[in-house]
Amino acid sequence: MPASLHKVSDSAIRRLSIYLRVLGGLEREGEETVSSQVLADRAGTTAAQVRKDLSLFGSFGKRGLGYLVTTLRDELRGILGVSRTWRVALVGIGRMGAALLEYPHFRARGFEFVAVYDSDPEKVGRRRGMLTVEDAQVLEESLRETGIEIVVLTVPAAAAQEVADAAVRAGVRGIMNFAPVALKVPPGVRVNAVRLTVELEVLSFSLGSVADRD
Amino acid sequence: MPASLHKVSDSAIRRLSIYLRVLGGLEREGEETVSSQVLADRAGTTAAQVRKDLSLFGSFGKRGLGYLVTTLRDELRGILGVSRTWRVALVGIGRMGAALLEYPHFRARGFEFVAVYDSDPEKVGRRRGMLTVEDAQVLEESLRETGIEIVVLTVPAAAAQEVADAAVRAGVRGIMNFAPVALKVPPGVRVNAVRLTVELEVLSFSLGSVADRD
DNA sequence: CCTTCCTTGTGAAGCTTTTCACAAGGTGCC
DNA sequence: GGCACCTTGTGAAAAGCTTCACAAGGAAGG
Repeated sequence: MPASLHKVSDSAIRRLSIYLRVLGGLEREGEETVSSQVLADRAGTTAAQVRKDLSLFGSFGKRGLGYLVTTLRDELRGILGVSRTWRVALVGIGRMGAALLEYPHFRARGFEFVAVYDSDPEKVGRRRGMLTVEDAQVLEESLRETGIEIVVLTVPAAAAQEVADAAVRAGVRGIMNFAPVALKVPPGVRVNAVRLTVELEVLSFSLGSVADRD
Repeated sequence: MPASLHKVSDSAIRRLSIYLRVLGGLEREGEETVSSQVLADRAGTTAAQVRKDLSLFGSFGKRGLGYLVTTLRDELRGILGVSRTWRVALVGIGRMGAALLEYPHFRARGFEFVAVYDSDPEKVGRRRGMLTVEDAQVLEESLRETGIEIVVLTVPAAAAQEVADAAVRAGVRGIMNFAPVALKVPPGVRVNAVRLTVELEVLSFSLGSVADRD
């Protein structure tokens, strides 16, 4: 029962992405097959969970043997939509933006920054790696022209909604938001928030309560 | 039924952290009270969810009126364990590490970097803001001496487990891990992984499947 | 070819989280 | 002081996710 219209949970997709990373490592190590158990260990989950996740999209394994590393990797890339290269824009080139721009794992996994915007006149026009920082004023038009579909937002909280609105008007359908605000976007646009402070506060809570899991 | 031994879900804690952020904004705006509905709108969830989350820890609201912004904020800080300041160490001062070191929201919310480590001789000894980069070789001893409990890991994947082991030996109980590997730690130590590539791949998947939620 | 062993795929059960709906409790105005 | 209105706190229902357990399929070796 390969599914594509079943609603697949977010957490399942997150795990698929992790499996993909693990498979890359296994391939580099020269492994040809892998069992759900080994995959689970490396991904930090359980064998049953791995099998269930994969079964949402098809039957990729061989009973008695496991999964073919390379084949499964290709399948997962197809499922996640990363067989292709995604052209991505960065908005807001502060320290965090600069770090993301150079983050090697993005490009290695098929996400390539092809435009950078900022509203600071000091920064506009400067080169950043291969790119020249463009004025945020032209963001909407420029995004529309280039047909960029994914935007990474590293602007101050106060500017985030405004930028998101412009991006959406320009046809962007996916936003990775680092600003600490909940963005409002129309249906059909997906926002993924990265909340660094939240992550630390979760740690703080866990350390506070005595009982804890690993 | 104020709970403290009930197991509270991770997602509930994440939301509490978001409520805390929203309450900060409301306070700055001069609001004295807030209803679960307004809190929910700003946090990106539902009123019922807000009330349920808060009820896990007590009854903080006034019927007919809502919640007192400042009071609730203080309560949440207590629950999350951020009334105090946490002393945090950063390991691995590449671009991402440098960005986090300067990230203003950490300090504003009670997380203060008090030590930086790297294994690159080029970097050891250099000043970074108020701190001097120490050699990763002395990490274990140094962490033990300073009694640091939280570590942010921005080292290459290959080094992450080793560093985590040393940190755990030194008494660290919370790790925020940016390296793309699943860390193995003993019970009692909590790891929170930030998987930036996963977040982008979730976007990629959502954009690939035609159907999508908000 | 047959036997043994291994691992997948998957219904069903179990558990967790979210949503619903409403009684109960306060507020503020008249 | 009383009344109309508003919002919380919370059992119960619903939805969603994970774990279990095992039949079925295939590999490997004799």
